[in-house]
Amino acid sequence: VNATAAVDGEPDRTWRVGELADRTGVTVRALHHYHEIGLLVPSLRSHAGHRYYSGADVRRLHRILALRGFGLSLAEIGQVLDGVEVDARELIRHQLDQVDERIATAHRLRHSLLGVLGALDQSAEPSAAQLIELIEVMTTVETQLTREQFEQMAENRRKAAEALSPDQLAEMNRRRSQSMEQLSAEQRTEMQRRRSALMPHGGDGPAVF
Amino acid sequence: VNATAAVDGEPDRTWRVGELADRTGVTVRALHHYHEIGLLVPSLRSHAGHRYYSGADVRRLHRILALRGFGLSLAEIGQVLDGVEVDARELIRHQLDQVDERIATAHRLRHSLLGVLGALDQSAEPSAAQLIELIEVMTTVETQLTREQFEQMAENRRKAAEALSPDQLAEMNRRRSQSMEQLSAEQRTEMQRRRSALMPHGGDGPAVF
DNA sequence: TTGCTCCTCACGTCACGTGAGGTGGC
DNA sequence: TTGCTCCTCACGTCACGTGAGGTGGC
Repeated sequence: VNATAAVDGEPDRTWRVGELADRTGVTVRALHHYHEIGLLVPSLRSHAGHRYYSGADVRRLHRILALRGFGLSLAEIGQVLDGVEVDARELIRHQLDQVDERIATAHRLRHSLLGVLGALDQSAEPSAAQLIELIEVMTTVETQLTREQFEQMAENRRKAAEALSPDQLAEMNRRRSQSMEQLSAEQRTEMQRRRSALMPHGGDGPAVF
Repeated sequence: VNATAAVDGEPDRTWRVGELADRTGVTVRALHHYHEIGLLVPSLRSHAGHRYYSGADVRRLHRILALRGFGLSLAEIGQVLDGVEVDARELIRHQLDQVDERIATAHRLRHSLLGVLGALDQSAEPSAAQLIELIEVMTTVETQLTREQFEQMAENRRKAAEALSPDQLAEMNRRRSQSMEQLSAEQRTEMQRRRSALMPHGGDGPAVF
C-alpha cells in the first residue's frame, strides 16, 4: 500500500486536522480521540506536534465513519479495519437485531406517550400534578383503567376546570390547540385512535397501555 | 401527607434496600445512586447507616420508574416529582418528538444494514475484507452503485469463490443458509425486496442505499 | 506583529456497574 | 459463630465536549 497515493486528484498532499474536520463533519476533538485510542494515527507530525493526514489516512477515516454509521463501536471498527478475523455477516446481522429491538422498544414507548398525551389533552390543567396523577392511576391498576376510574379522573378534571377563571380557561384552550398543531399528521391520527379507545362511551374497561 | 401510610395493606412497615431492589427490579446500586443525587432519600436510616424505605418512599420509587420508562432523565424526574412548574403536555410532546426521531433514524439504519447483508450473502467469503470493499464502493460512489460496478463486484466474488476448495464452498453455503435461518420473517422478506432491487437484471443503475 | 490554528492536559457527561475492604443484624 | 445483607469509597464505562493555558505557522 502506498501511503502517498492521490486523493481527489491531488497527489501527495496532506490535510491538517481542522481541514479534515471541516471536510468530514467530525470534530477536531473526535480526531484527537481517534488518535489517542490508536484508531486513526496521522502518518505525519510536524516538529511542533501538528498532525498531518495522508490520503491513506483520509480513506481510513471514511471507512471509520461508514462503519460508525452502521452502529459499530470504535473498538469493533478497529477490529474490522485492522484485519482481525470477523464474520462480517454475523457482525451485520447482530447490528440488525439490535436496531430491530431499538425500533420495537421505541414503538412501545411512542404508544405510551401518545396515550398520556391524549389523557393530558383532556385535562384543563396539564400540570406536573396531573401527570403524576395519571401515572399514579396507571401504575396502581397495572396498566389497566376501568371505566369508573376513568370517569373519576374526568370528574377531577371538571372540578379543576371549574376552579379556573374564564381567562385561565381560554389560555388553557389556546395552549391545547397549539399543542395539537405541533403534532405531525401521523402523530395526530394515531392520537385520535388512542383517544377514541380511551373514551368511556366506547365500551367498558378500555385499556390505556 | 402521611409518610407512614399503608402500602400493600401492611401499615407502617418499611423495606430494606435489597428487598426494594428485588421487588422493583432496579439494582441496589441504582437505589444508592438515587439517594446520592437526592432523587429518592429513604425516610429512615438505622444507626449503622442502613436504609429503610417507607411506604411513601416506595410510591415515589414507582413514580420514578414510570417516568424513567417515558424516557425522562433523572433530573427531569426530580423536577416533576418535586413540584417544579413544568408543562406536562410540552414535556410529553418533547419525548414523543424524540422517540419519533429515534424511530426514523433506526429505520434508515435498518435499511442500510439489510442492503449490506444482502450483498454479503452473495459473497463466497463474507470476511472483514469483503465488508470493507463494500464500504469502499459505497462511499466512493456516494451511496449509488452503477450496474457495471455491481457486476465488477460480482466478478470479484466469483474469482474468490473459484479459489476455494469444494469443502470450503460447502462450508460457506452452510453458513449462509444458517445466516438466513436466523433472520426473522420480516427481516427476510425485506431482504428479498432489497436484493431484487440490487440485482443487475432488474434495470440499470440500481441504488443500494 | 496580529490572528488563526494548532497543541496538551484534564475534568465533565449520564446512569449507574463493578470490585475492594469492612461492619451490622438474624 | 456463620452467612447474608448492608455500608462507603472510588474507579470505569463510551465517545467525545468543554474549557484552560500555551505555542507555532502564514
